[in-house]
Formats: sequence, structure tokens, C-alpha cells
Amino acid sequence: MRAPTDRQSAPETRDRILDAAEALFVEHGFEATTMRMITSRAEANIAAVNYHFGSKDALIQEVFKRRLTELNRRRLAALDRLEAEAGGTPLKPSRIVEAFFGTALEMAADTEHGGHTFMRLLGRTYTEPNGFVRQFLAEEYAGVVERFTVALFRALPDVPREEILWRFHFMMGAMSYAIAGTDALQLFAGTFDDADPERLLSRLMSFLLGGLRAPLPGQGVPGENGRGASKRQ
Amino acid sequence: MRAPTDRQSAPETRDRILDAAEALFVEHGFEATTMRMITSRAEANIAAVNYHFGSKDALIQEVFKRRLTELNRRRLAALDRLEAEAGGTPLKPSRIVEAFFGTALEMAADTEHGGHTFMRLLGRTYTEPNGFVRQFLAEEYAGVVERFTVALFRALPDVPREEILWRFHFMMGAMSYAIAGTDALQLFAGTFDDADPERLLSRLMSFLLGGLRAPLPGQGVPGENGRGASKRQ
DNA sequence: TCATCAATCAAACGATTGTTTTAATCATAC
DNA sequence: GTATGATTAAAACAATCGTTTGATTGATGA
Repeated sequence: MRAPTDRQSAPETRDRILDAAEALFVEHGFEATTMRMITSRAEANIAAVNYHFGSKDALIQEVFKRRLTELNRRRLAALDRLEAEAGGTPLKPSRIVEAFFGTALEMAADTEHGGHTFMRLLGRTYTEPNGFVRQFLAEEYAGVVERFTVALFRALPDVPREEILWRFHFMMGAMSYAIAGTDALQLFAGTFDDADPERLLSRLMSFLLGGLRAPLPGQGVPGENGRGASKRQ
Repeated sequence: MRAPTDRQSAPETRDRILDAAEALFVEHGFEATTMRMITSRAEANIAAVNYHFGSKDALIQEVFKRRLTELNRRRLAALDRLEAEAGGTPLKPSRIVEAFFGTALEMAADTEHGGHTFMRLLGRTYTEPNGFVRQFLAEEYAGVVERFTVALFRALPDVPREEILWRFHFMMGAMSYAIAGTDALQLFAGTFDDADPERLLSRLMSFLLGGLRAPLPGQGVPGENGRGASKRQ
């Protein structure tokens, strides 16, 4: 009777369901994706989801865990490598940013094994209203974000920590939209050639680093004064 | 029998429904928000939504139209003002960015009349999977984005247009997360004090302008090279 | 006073949701 | 061959979804 969730037996159906669910979640969102859509696409029986995962919510969690654990492992590995190379000296902010966001875009560039699909999903889910999804994601992210923000604090000792946190937050937004790419409203006439992930990486990285290293607000830099009263120009 | 949608009669119930729907959409998303939740919160009868709006989809559209039309009107007005002041000379990129994103944050700062609630909703909806919502938003945005990108093309004649479009896209992502603020996963230890919209504006503006003016990719600038092969340090 | 019509109400509609049940199937080990 | 246990299958479950119906209210103008 108990669900043999952790068994390695019959990976066929289980994985087909995960793949189908992942793709459908991107297309329609969590709520709008029904069990029947999933099992139909996976060529499985309706009951298969509850048999293998227990519930729809548990399936959602498993879709994320499968990829996110691996992504964050790579991120931490990249940061470990940087710190090992530096040997105690402070890291360059650009390398830290690259370790975090570059790794993500690397996974997003993998269109063959579903990495691209998943990253599109992940970017959107960051602001997902669904309560339990948020909590799960937050837990999964906590350790990684902690380590990277600490690394940035060390790399940028003169920048207020609060400012760094905000800019990290902004960077996640930019990355999210970068991966969403053509998925997002096709507001821009020529649309995007997000077919080239290599150029996307360098594009995004320039933008992120420009933002991260921008002059701090409230220091009389042109262009960042309030709307109404322009004290200069 | 016909729904008197455009009538000004009895604004009471109609507006209560719009307000309730707006708040609930932010909290739970479109699909997870039921008609009964909306009418219950608005203290109206179930049938009221279909009577006043025709359908749930039409209600969603009306929730957006009510605010988005005004927001984009203000954006265009701000751009008009800039161009009038400049009198033919090219605009400063910072002012253009300010006219677009500053206006949005201005609306997001208005917590009393629901502007804040709506902007949280809007930021998330930009990557909304729901088909008809996306099409509606795209139509509503088309003209505004067109004018602002053209203005940026003029202001930055040396930057490839494709690059400008991408950076505009990135900027929208950063703004979206900026407004989402504490709503987003509370990944960051100290959490945010997004209670102060004035500081948020200057924070975001510094970041956006830093990103917009960043050196173009592929020009040997440190930190934007590929992961594996670092041709310079 | 009565007719009119927008607005509200309780109640029900058929369709679809996630989940469960019960039986059939399959491979493997004895 | 037969028992075992995991997997699949068809069918049904109660609950909830968006929507509609038909009656009732209440204000307005003739």
C-alpha cells in the first residue's frame, strides 16, 4: 500500500511523468496543469502519479528537487573552486557572479536533457504565489544564497551589505527574464534569438556586472536622482 | 440579459469585485483564485461577477485594464515631457529609463489606492503562462515599449539595437523582482525593508543604469568572458 | 399606482478536479 | 507451476469549479 517512492524500480514511468509534468508546468503553470494532462502526455494511467509520488503537490516538489539539487551542487562546486584558487585572497565579484548565474545559464543552455525547460520554470517560480512551493524553494536555496552573499560581502567590503542583497535580488530578476527570453511577452519587435545561449551568457553577464558595480545611490551620480527635483542639470 | 459592462451605474459592487480580485490574484494567482473567494471577499453574490463582467477571464482583463492604461499613459506623458524639454537634442538614457521604470515604481509606491498590489501582480504576469492574459498584456504594452525603445535607440546610437532590446528586457526583470520585493522567496537573511519606496527607487535606478551603460560583451572587459577559457586573468 | 429595468439573491447546472478503489497484469524467485 | 510483490488498468469517488437560471428586490419616471 505504501508508495515505494525511493525505489529504483521501474524508472520508466516515473521519469516519463516527471518530464511531462515539467514541460506542462512551464506551458500552463501548476494549477492549470491537470493530472490527466500529465499522465496523458507521459502515456501513463491516471493513477500512476498518486502511486509513484503520492499527490500532485509531491510531484511538483519532485520536479524541482530533481534538477535544483544538481544546479545548486554545481554552483557550490564552482564557488569552492574559485576560493581554492584564490587561496585566501578576496575573490573578484565578477567571478562570484559568474559562478552563480553562469552555472544557471549553463543549465538553461542544455536543451537536450530538459535543463532549458526547467530553468524557464524555475525563473517563474521564484515569485510563485503557491505557498508550499515557495517554502520548498526557499529551503532548497537557503544554503547556496548564504554562501554566495557572504562571498560578495568579502569581495565588496566597501559596499553596504543591504545594498549587495538588493543587487543580488535584482540580478536574479534579470536572469529570470533572460531565461524566460522569448517566453515572456514578445514585446520587442524583432523578437530575440535566444537560440544562441553563448551570446546570451555574455550579454547577461555584462549587464549584471554593470549593475553590481554601479555607483551607489545617493551620491550625486547623474541619472539616479528623484523624478521631480533634479538637483543637477 | 446583456451585460451592462460599460455602464457607469452601481459602481459600488463592480469596484469591490475588482479590488477583491486584484488582491486575491496577487495572493494566489489567477487559477487558484475562485469566483467564490472573490465574491466572498467583495461581499457580493456569486452571480455578480458574471453579471458585471461576463466571465472570469473578462474580469481578469478588466483588473489589468483599469490600472495598466493609466500607468502607460503616465509613462508616455513623462516621455513626451522629456522630448519637449530636449527640443530635438538626443535624450539622456538615464532620463528615459527613469520615465519608464520610475513611473512604475511610483505607482508601486502607492499603497493606499491599490497601486502597490497591482504592480506586484503585473510584475509576475509578465511571464504568465496563461495564453489570453499574455496576448492582452502584449497588446496593451506594444505602443509604449515601441516608443521607449526608439527613444533609447536615438539616445545610444553606438549600441547595437539588439543589445538595447535585451538590456531593456533585463531591466524589466530587475524591476519586476524589485517590486516583488519581500514577496519573492525570502532568500536573504535580513529580509528587505521595501517599506521605503523612495530608497528602492534610487537603488533600482542605480542598478538599471549601471547595467544599461555596461561595456558591451565581447570586448575583452574583465569578468564577462566564458566560464572555461579565460583569455585575460 | 403601476410599469420598467438594473441589480441582487439562492439554488442549481454540467463539467472537471485530485484522489481512491479494486482488479488485472507482469516479472521474478522458489 | 506457483506464490510474491511491484506496477498498471478501468472505473468511480466526493468535492469544487465557472456559469446559468429564475425569482425577487428596490429605485425611478410616467
